[in-house]
Amino acid sequence: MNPTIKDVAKLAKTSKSTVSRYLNGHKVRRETEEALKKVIKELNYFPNINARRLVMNNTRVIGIVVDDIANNFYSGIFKGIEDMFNANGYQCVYYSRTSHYQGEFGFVDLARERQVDGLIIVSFLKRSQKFIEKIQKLSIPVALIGDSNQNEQVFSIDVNNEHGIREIIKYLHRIGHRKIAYITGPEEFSATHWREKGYKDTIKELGLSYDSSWIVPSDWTEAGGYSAMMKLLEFDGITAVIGSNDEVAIGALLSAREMGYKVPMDYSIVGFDDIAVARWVYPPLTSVKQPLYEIGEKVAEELVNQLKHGKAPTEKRILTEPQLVVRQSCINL
Amino acid sequence: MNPTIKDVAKLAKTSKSTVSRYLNGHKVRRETEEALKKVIKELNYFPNINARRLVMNNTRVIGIVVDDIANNFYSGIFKGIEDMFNANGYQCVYYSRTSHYQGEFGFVDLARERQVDGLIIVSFLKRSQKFIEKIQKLSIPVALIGDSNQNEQVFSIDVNNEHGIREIIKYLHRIGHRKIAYITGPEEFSATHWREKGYKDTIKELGLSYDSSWIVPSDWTEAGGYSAMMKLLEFDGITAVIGSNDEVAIGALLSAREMGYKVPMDYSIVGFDDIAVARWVYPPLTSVKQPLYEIGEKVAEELVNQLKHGKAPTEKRILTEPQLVVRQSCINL
DNA sequence: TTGAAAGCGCTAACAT
DNA sequence: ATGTTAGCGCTTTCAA
Repeated sequence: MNPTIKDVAKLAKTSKSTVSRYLNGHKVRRETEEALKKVIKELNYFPNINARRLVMNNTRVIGIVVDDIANNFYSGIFKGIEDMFNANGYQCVYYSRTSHYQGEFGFVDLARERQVDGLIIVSFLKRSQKFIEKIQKLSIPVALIGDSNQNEQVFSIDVNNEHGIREIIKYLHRIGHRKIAYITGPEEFSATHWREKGYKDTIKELGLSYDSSWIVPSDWTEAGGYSAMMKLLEFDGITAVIGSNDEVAIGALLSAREMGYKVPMDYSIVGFDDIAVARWVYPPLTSVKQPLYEIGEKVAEELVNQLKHGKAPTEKRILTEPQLVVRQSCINL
Repeated sequence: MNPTIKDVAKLAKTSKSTVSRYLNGHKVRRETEEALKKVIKELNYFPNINARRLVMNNTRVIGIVVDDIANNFYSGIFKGIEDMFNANGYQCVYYSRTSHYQGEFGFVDLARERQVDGLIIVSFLKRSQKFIEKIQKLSIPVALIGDSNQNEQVFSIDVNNEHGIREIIKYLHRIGHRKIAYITGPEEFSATHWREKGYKDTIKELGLSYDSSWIVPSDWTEAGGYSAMMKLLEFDGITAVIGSNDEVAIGALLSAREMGYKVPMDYSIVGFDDIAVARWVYPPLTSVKQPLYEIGEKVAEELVNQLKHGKAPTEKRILTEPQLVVRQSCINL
């Protein structure tokens, strides 16, 4: 059996309370402090965190629930979150939703079982009304990264997808493109909707036009981009293609090349997200970068405010601005 | 305040013990069961997991400590781990070592504070003797993925890096290559040592030779591969280059192309790890695939055996066999 | 099958 | 500054 606070007290000839106070940084007499230090070392004592959590009724843990724990894309977000929470005395632990135990609404258990003091749920999937309702019923602070189901009751943050596409189109327009096709993504991702909206709206705003057959679906994989581009290759006059994510744009790049076209001479191609690979393909892909660190930081700051100061969020929905990264996959017409 | 087991007992006109038993799947009288069910629903009762953990002196949680939570490479490993643990009633939580709180030896706290029942520590860095000693002192089962510091006291699993490179060289040799250069990796990764050993040994075994200037260092980034290849381009006669990881091989690809060489016509290039991008570059990169799911599954199985049956591991060090994936980046001479 | 009671290891109010 | 005491919410003997 592990040594307890009682053992420490006895050996140091003092009481449990004093030990507890010492452990929590309160002042104790010089001599007791030294005795305590010695005994703790000897015994190799460590506080039982479960007992502490029971009494304190909190955990100092923030749960971060992710669709797939190893989705590289989240990396920057996590960094922002951790920096902020660690600076405020919280530990971050990650839960993967791919996990059987967690299930779709596993976060409910995490909250109700008091495994965590706060929750960040990150997903790029569309969220259902039922999901939002479950969130609202929880008694701990929760923040969403991604879709909010247009709901202003729950705190959420996302990148301004519409704006990202707008920047791309304005850029393409500026360098002379007039016939711009679009490879869209899967229905189940909320970004698909907003990015496509950005495409349609901006095309209109600039007085350009598109044929509905120029919007080709894809599954956001490289293979999907490949076959989408195959379809676009059949149409006349298109000079630029926007992939609604980088993988799809890379797939488009690959199929254009395979069919004997040159990028960017025959087709200008742009991606979205600016994943690392965007720089490695040939030609290096122009894309749009999300402020990931900032997203993580903001979401964490918000939660810290709620946790520490009971402060309600000033805004319920935050959209961050992505940034165009110009490389060599587009040509000046 | 949240409802407790006592509240449930009172409302259901029974005792705490009975509620507890019911909650843990024991038999109770038909009528009490129904009353309990009803009250629990009404009260929206949920057990306090911290109280339970205090009493039971366990958590049913496995901690997975990762250098960087968002390193895409781990993905397959995690899947294997989670499948196995969930099937055995354990929850997996992930801790990122990038985190300030965790620090280099943060896992020690996780174990001693009883935050977890078992620990999997995954890292591709070389591990120090001190690290291994700390592990051995822990009172919970621990498994390592990656380096074991040649230690047979702690359970560990890794890919057979030496064998992976051997497969590559045998393949290159088979298709006619005789002068094979090697871009090595950073000192701090244990795989660097084994992969380089695989290179040197196999070259010798096949009766080939290499000039020591054909082993060029890199930092395992695409940029590092780029400049390493620049150096190799200066030597005569080299027909094939092995990158000790895929990023470096891709960088080599890029600089060869930029300098006007054709891959694979002028240079055959091979990578290691078979990351997703390997398929996307041009030409698609021949590489070596690690059995990630299998690694995760094995490590989890091992821990489950220890946790549930107190069974000690039969082997202390397991090496899994990677597999050559031939694409189009090498030419038959 | 059930209930009473003890106890897990800790914190905190209170009195000293 | 320190010790006494009473819980936190649960599980688990033990006796009925």
